[in-house]
Amino acid sequence: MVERPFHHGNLRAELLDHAEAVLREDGADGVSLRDLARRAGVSHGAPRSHFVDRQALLDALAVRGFERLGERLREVGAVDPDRAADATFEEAVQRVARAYVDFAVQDAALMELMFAAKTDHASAAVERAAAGLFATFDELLDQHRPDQPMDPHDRQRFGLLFAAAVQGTASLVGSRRISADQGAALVDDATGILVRTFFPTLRPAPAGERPPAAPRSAG
Amino acid sequence: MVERPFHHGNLRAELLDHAEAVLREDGADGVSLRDLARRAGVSHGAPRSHFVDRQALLDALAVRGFERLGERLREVGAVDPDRAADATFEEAVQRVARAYVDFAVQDAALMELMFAAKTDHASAAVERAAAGLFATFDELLDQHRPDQPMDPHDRQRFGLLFAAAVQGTASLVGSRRISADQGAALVDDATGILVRTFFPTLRPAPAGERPPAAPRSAG
DNA sequence: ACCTGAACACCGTTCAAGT
DNA sequence: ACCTGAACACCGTTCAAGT
Repeated sequence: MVERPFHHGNLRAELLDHAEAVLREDGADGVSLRDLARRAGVSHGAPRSHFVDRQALLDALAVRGFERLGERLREVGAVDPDRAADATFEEAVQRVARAYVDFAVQDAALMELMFAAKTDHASAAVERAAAGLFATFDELLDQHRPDQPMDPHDRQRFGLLFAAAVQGTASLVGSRRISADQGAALVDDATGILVRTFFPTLRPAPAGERPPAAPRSAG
Repeated sequence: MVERPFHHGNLRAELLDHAEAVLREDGADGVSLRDLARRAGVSHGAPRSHFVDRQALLDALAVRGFERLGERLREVGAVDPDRAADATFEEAVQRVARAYVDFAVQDAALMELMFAAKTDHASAAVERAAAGLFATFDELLDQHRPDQPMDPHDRQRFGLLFAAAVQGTASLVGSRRISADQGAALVDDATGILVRTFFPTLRPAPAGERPPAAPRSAG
């Protein structure tokens, strides 16, 4: 009844919420366990009950990031049953790619955490979450092309190429090497090329939206 | 005559050298001004004479990284006068892309520093160095296709798509999301698709090396 | 199981002072 | 111009102790 313990099981989540806010504001360097404890109104040793060390908290943030990004991509990439598969496929790929880059723009520091360079030990939880994200790429592919299942090898290639394109754009935008607008255009361009390379029969050249020339001389 | 000052003008460089070693070993988090001062045998306040704060030192490392990567790419991407331009072009692009990814594998923490998410202020020196790296992409394009100058718009597109592909692969490999071997195969695949998309007349389909089929012997 | 609070070693940064 | 060394505020981490 009384609010004595102040935190009855939700301290972990509250710490993560505060951490996410600080991360967005000041970057990963600004995330301090003592500061988070202060914000939550607990002693500086309290976080230790939920995170063995600072890295464990950052890893938990990364896991959350992978999960949230995956959810968003699944929302955005859902099949539209009212439209022809062909017409909707490239659009869906492009929407997913755009959502990926948008995420990186809005949460650049979180994205950096999710793809941080691993010098030594890797967190198993983070690796699992990351693998889950990449698995959704494959799911989306299968969802949209049930009539035309891809060769497993090509499916993996497409997935990796897609991942490299969106992650590369995300990295360039997140580090401010290019603008958000440039990133959106870039990722559109990349997905267009990918789709046309792997599905040359789709969209028989609407004239005006093609690269310099057809990747395959369609005649 | 005596070696009293111990450091006569080279302390800055020595600090950076130590920092680079620590960076490789323990990541950016392990880089501490006080530790670097200790390694150089100076007082903990001495680095302040060369770097206004810790971030300034990290920025200087990033600048060095961009310069070193640019040099390497220029070495690797140099034109081979003994060969036909067509035959050597895709190979050169692929060599440059590979060198980029190799750099990211060997210096993952440095790469992370070079493409760190900017929450607030950006260092002008880092931006200049980064711009220099992207300029070398364009230089390499011009070097290899003097006979067939690209449309400026397509040149910029190619440069951005190339940058996204190599940086994306670098990020995936540096964060251990994929292996170094997968990264090499991926970047080969991506550059192959890019070259064939922008230069469809090059390499008129040697049958068996096209996208939907084998990517390239990954090793 | 969860949290407190003291203790320890280590930081970045500032600054008056030396050379 | 470059470096020293004290001072300050802030960390992460450990740990005995409380509930």
